[in-house]
Amino acid sequence: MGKVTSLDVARKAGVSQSAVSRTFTEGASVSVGMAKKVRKAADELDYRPNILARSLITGRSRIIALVVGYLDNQFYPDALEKLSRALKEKGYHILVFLASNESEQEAQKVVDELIDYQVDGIIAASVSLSHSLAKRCKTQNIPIMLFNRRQDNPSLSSVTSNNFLGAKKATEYLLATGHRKLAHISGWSETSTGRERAAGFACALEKFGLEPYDIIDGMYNREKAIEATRKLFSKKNGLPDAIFVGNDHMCFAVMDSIRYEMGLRIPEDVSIVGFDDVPLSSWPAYNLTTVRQPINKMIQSTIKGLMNLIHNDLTEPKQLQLEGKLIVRGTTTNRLKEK
Amino acid sequence: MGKVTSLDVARKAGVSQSAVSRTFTEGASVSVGMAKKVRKAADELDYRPNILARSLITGRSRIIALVVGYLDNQFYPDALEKLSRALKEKGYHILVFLASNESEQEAQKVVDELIDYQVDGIIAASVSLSHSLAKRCKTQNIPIMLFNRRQDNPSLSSVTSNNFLGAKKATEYLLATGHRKLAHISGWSETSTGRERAAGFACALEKFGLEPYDIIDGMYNREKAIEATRKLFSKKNGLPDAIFVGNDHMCFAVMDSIRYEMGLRIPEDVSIVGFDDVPLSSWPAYNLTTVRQPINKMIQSTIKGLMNLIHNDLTEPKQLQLEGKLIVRGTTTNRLKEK
DNA sequence: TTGAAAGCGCTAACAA
DNA sequence: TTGTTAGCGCTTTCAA
Repeated sequence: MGKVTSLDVARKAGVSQSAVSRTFTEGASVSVGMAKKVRKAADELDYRPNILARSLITGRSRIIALVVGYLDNQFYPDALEKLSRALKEKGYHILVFLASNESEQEAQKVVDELIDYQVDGIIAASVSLSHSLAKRCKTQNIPIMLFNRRQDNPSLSSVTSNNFLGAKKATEYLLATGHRKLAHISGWSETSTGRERAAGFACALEKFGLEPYDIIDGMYNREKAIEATRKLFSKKNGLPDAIFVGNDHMCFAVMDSIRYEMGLRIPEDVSIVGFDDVPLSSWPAYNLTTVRQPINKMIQSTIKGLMNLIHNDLTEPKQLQLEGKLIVRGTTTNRLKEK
Repeated sequence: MGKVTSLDVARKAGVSQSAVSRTFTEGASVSVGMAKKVRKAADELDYRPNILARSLITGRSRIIALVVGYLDNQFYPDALEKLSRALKEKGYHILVFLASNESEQEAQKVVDELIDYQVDGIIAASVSLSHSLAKRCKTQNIPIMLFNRRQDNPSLSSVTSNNFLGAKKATEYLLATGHRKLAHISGWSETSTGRERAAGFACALEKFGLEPYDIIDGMYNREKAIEATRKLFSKKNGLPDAIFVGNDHMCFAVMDSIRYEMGLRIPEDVSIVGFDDVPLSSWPAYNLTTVRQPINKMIQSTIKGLMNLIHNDLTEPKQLQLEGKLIVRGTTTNRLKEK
């Protein structure tokens, strides 16, 4: 059978091809009778307008590129699902671009592909965009929203939570509950989130007049986080009484290592605080105290921002930072009460 | 600046527009000199061929639709990531369609959208396709591969693991290690996987001459699985000594409930076996004995099958079933040795 | 409100 | 090998 075109419908309905087009075009002028006739014929042929052909004229593909580094951290599939639902409401769909590889050359290829597909916009989650890449997208007139990452480039819009403040809050909580030997297994130092959370940790400690017990880069990676934990606990001069970890995904690894390799108890021997509050964090097996990223608001703002960029290019870039909230669960304890 | 077209490049290079087209078309005949000239001009303008315009002629969009119900079960983001990488190799990208809603009407809408985007093929993961929907896709000439689901419809190709055999193996293992009161929290009975795994469980038990302790539908849902667990352990006449659970995702819920609500130990009080072997299952916190789905082979076969369907429509449908393997970890024990 | 006609950016005959 | 030309299926002027 193959494709049914508007011309087929037109012939069947005995009207012009443009009449068919109009009935399927939002806000075009067609009489009720015409619309009825056309829709009837269209239904009988199971006709649907070809978005690709439409895109050629309108210049809009109704495709949004989601560039994402990895999906093993539950935060991202969760975001993907929510973004997809929200975009669907607006008549857009997500084309997935995996960009785990960190070489500039690989990144260039991803941008090539983005341009090829004539995407209407880009949501870059958990990936850094070099200046040159950002400029290419600008030249091609493809708006970009950074999701859960910020960039020095002031022309890039982004939505994040306030990572500095969130980390500071978490650290202050640990201090207020009597922890004094605080270690930080940080997010990847090449990312804004990694750096900002580390800075928040350092700031809280400094204000308190305390030195960090240790800071190790866990690179947002499970294996690296386990290595970091081992390193932390191999020190001879006592153990940390609390670890602030750069995200929940690493936290699970750290907790597994502490419990099943070190044989220590959480929070009795060491308290743990994470960042993100992914669904898994609330499961009893981990029951993690963590800084909740306001993911729904982040999604909402990302989409609102992107739609603005798509529909009126005049919008000036904004770096939105939403407030996160500390969710206290079972991996922390009040050491002041202990004795 | 906006879009750069092949005509712009042609003018800049002082050649015809078709010459530009040819240099960017696989297997077209262009001289080395021409190609060089064109590429130079193209690079200077940062030109990329418009896939959408190309699609209009070739009839191929290089877009594959992934229809997926949910992403909270780690099996699916994992599959999505792997599918995306494998398809990228072949020059395809994944457009995401979320189809959690189970009403026929919603499903029709999803198919509408699929057709709109002129996708070259569909991978339906974790979703059922009614006959009428499958027929619509057939009419539109869009090939479908079912991933991790089978359907009665013999015209639909699918790739699954052998769920019946996998479940049977798991159950036989429990029997061989001295368990006698076996319960099953099953996958959703409206799905092929749910039914086949339940059948494998029942078959092994019957061959052994044993009645199931209980069978409850957990619907592949965390909350439902927890409810099922509560129900199971509220019975007055003793407790099960083993539970075979329809997938790992539910397993985590069941284990959480057993440990933190019932206060029982795994495997000392009750053994647990899951299905899938998602990454999380090997983490020490769960360390789950489970039937591993050969996901890499499943991905490979799915893509191979889909490419076949796309490139030669003559391919007859195949229901591929790959062998799964029981991975014994820490949630099972040998009760024969216990005393 | 409707139809005729032009053209979106590209590929693929067809000639040269 | 190259250029010319005719569409792919649609939207959007422009007249009627």
